[in-house]
Amino acid sequence: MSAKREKILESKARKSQEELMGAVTLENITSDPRSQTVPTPSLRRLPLYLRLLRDYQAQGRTVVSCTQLASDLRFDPTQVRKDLALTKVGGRPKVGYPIAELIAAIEDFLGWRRTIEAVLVGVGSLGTALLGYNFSLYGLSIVGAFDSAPDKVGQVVHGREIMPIGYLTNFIRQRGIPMGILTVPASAAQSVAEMMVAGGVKAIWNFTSAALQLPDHVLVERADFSASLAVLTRALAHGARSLAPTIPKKEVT
Amino acid sequence: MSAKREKILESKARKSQEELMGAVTLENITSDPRSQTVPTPSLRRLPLYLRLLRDYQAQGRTVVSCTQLASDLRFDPTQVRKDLALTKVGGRPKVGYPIAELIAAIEDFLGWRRTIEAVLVGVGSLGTALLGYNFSLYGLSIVGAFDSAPDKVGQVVHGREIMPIGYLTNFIRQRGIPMGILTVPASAAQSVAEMMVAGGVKAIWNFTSAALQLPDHVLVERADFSASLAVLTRALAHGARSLAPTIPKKEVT
DNA sequence: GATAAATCGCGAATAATTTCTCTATTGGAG
DNA sequence: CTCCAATAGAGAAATTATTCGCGATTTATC
Repeated sequence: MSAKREKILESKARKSQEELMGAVTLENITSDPRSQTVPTPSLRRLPLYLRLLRDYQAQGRTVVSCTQLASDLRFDPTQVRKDLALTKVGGRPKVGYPIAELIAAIEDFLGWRRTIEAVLVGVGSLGTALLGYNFSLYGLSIVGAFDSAPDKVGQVVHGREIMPIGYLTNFIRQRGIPMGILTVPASAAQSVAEMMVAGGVKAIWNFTSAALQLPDHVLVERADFSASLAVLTRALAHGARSLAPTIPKKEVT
Repeated sequence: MSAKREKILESKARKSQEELMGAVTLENITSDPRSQTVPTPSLRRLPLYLRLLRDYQAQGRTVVSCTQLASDLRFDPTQVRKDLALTKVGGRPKVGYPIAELIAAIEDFLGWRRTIEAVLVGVGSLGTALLGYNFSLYGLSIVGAFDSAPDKVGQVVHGREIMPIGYLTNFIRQRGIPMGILTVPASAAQSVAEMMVAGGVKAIWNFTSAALQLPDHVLVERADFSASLAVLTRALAHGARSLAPTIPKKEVT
């Protein structure tokens, strides 16, 4: 009897998290209410295809089969077909997909053909590296760099003068910047993120290990290394033996 | 009639890819033949819990409920429970999980309590940033840095002298280094990766956008930004409107 | 032209992951 | 000491993602 209430309570808790305050991390969410729901795993694979297609194009090829793509990426050909179907570009049997069209369609699909402006906060080693990165192929342009350290402010890093963090919110607001890149120490992440949100960013690319608590309408994408590293170290530490070729699941004795 | 043969052919193609040459990217593979199969998504979430648990511990707390963790991370409480169950650390009803124990168990599970040695190749801006990063909490130690540019060789970056790339394979072999970190330009990625494999690395942490073609026993984990960025830019470019608050998945009537 | 080989595309089946439901503990309040 | 609220845990159900099976289409070859 009281049992029933319990579940309801926990269910409620879940619901309200989701609906009232949950920052949409998309790590978490796999379906989304966008025009057509795009499987997140597919979305994350698209840049791989794009990269490969550019290679093929550089080699002078004009068409490619999904079999070829799959073999180069070690994916299942069907999966490649499904992913590419998202772009609405059709392939021709016995020939494949038109490379130039596919490239354009994927870029379009990902929003990489129009430039999104972003600010970066935290010009440490990683922030510096990102400032040096050319994101133009990814439709991204870092138009402002900020740091809280007085001795960094005023320095020019990769062509951008570092501004004091006090200017951040106004800078974002005045220029309507939709995206913030967080490369500060984890301890500062939450407060800097809040400044970004106060300025009106719609999305935050979070390179810190901190879990941000932000309003629902702000999209947060985690990009810190730990998730990726976890997969590697777990395998090396516990599964090293099974990385050897073709050892069956259970060692039979 | 001939139809039947066709499918068989494509099936065969898939099979042989997988069995004969596929580098295990773990992006791709979701179940794996290790001792117990660990869901990759869970594995990737564990560092998040770990990070949060350390925060709680720093605040002097000794136990935490999965409800609390879930609320901080905007996850489903059940999911947190399932993930934590991987560690075999049990929680007490009405109390929660013992923080110190959980931290130790997760670190153990991820292999972060023993140090894995790695070499890094490509001391550009990203490579430099990684060299400056302290990975000791992640059970990783970068013990050698390499670059092909003669003017970089001999320089000391974050306490490590850059070695010429010609030394790479022997360095790895002599010291039994199990892991290579790839931060070279994409065009050099394949050949450097092959040198790493020749030296005997078991795993490669690939920060380039290149799709590596390596033997089956080498674990390759992609860490380039494009996947993460794709999720963000797609949402900003196409889904901005749906980032508006509180649109429930299904409206209940 | 007819035939064969390669490949796309769709719908179904399978597998993996997440979420839900229910039960059993536990600690605290009356 | 009994009841209540919070929570873990285990199994079922739902959802999501991947893989398979088949028919249709296209190009090249004979």
